[in-house]
Amino acid sequence: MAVEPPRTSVGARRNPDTEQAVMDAAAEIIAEEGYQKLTMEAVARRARAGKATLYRWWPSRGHLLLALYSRAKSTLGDIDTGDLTSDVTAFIAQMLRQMQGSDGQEPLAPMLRLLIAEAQSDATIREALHRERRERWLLLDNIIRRAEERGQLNPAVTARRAEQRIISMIWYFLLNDTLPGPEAAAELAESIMAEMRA
Amino acid sequence: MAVEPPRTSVGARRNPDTEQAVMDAAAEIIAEEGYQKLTMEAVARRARAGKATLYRWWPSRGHLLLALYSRAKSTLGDIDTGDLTSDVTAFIAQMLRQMQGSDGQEPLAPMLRLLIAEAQSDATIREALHRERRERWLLLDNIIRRAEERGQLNPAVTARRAEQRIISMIWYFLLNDTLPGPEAAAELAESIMAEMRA
DNA sequence: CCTATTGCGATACGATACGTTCCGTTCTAT
DNA sequence: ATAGAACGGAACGTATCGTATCGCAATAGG
Repeated sequence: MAVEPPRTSVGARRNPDTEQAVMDAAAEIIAEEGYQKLTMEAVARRARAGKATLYRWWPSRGHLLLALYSRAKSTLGDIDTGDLTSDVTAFIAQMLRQMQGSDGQEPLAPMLRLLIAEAQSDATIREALHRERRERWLLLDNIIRRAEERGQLNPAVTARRAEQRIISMIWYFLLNDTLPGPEAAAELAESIMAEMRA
Repeated sequence: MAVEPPRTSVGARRNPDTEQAVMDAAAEIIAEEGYQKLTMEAVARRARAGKATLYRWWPSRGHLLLALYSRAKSTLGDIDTGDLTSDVTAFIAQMLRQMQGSDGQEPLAPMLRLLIAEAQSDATIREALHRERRERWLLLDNIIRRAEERGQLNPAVTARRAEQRIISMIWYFLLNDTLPGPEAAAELAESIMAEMRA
């Protein structure tokens, strides 16, 4: 096996090849050896990156995880069936599929679990994760906003609280390792909607 | 400060003094230096315990945390006002007080947050924490069971799901560092009860 | 009363990861 | 042409991990 020449600097700016190599190395370590083995040392070795470079762009293991999570964006489009409960059912089903990888992508559940864990002892990660989540929930925001406009939402329930209800339920399943399959989405949506309907 | 003589064995059985010293040391480290500094090394040093002894009884940092959490049992009694919403309000308020230490005890929130985090990469902790929680929620079980007997609970809502709804909401606040004060309990209970009432 | 067994504090150990620092090189920006 | 940033690579000191070993103390079982 030929020894490949190391990447070198591309000058006074970030080398995109290095970034790619680090992300790939991290993903491979997770896939092949599990999350426990995802250390800065191991990633640097596998990516043939200097540790200084690694620390410059990803200050901690948590930031690496976050970057990986960030990379796995949903490619799915909007949900708009015209009915609140149907929309929420579709949203929950999609989220459950993403978590468990039954959408053909890498399962997000283990990654998100570790990320939530990491956030408990690192405020930086907590805030970054918070921003990341808001972005991912635009879909849900839109669903709720449209239901509000149609008058399908109980005025006593704020959009913020409705969102919280849905997400907290999924987090609870996630953190207790009891995520149901996507076929449970309708039942879950129905039971949550009881309090939200106009 | 006098140099105390080291504890020695009390024979072929566990030394309760050592157990106490370890628990105290762990609690002190957390209080004085934060959770980051809670390492097996540091606890052994501070408790003047051999590391072998430490590892024999608490195989990991997670088990230490769990033992600490276990030690902080609620001393509060039963809740039974005769009304489901009132009971749930009281339960939530009590839980929020425990979490934030406004009951005069050590705040449980930081400990539980780290414990949940630890459980995400250690199945042993996850199961032990699960048992521990079931014990703590007997209060809530009783509240819901009595409401069922009085016919105050929507028959379409299982007791299990009702419990989940309440706990998942609190966990969500806990993990996002947005725990409300106990005065918010009534509003939270009211909004959750909407779907549970008969 | 004797002995095997167990718990204990203490210490040393190798392994691993952390985070920093330095080097020589490459290329950009001015 | 020069200053400066990014790069791979290596070395460094520090810290923690988890295990092993020692000698002592005290119980449990015969």
